[in-house]
Amino acid sequence: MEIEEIYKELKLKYGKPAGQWSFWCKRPKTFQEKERVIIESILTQRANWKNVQLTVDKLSNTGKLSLKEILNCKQSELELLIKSSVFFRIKAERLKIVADYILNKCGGIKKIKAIDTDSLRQQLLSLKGVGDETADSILLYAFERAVFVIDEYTKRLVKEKNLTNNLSYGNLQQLFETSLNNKDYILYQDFHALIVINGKTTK
DNA sequence: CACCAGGCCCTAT
DNA sequence: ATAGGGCATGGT
Repeated sequence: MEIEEIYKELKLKYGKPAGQWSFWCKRPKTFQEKERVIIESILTQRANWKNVQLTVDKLSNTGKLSLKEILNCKQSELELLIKSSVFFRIKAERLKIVADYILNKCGGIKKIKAIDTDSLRQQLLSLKGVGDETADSILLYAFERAVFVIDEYTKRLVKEKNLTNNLSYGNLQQLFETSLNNKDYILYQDFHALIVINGKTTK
């Protein structure tokens, strides 16, 4: 089955992504909302989404759901706030690294628009704790760049449908990006969300 | 009680 | 290049 058809099939089956995905796919996003997506993309690494929500609520309730407050927050205090997101010590560190990059190295979310996608991706990947999936999630859902996010669910789907034998991240990303006629971030957001939703419900 | 959830880094081969 | 261990909570 072709990739375009898989999208249509998932779209027909699930419609518009709900729950957290309605927020991640929201547009336009305010700067504050983009920061939340960035924070969540770190917290959700190998974590149950419900546990991440507990953390996001805590950050929100204490007024720390922003890159600036994360930078200002003491490491030990941040660890406590995000405890339920698993691996909380390293994630507290990762959040600070990303916040430092965006606020201090880039000069804030606003300035990101001027950076081309390839450079931005390279810079994100150079940060400790940001790998392919996290970098691309940030690029796609926070900065609205047309890069296809590959995750475990995408790999499973590719295996099921027998789309290719090369399951490396780069190859799968190429496969999806070249198979879709519209190089459109809105489509990429929607498709990836549907893949995850499908993966969770059909496990 | 076991298992695992939208990764990533480090080390050893 | 790639496999394997560490990280370390809360829900089912």
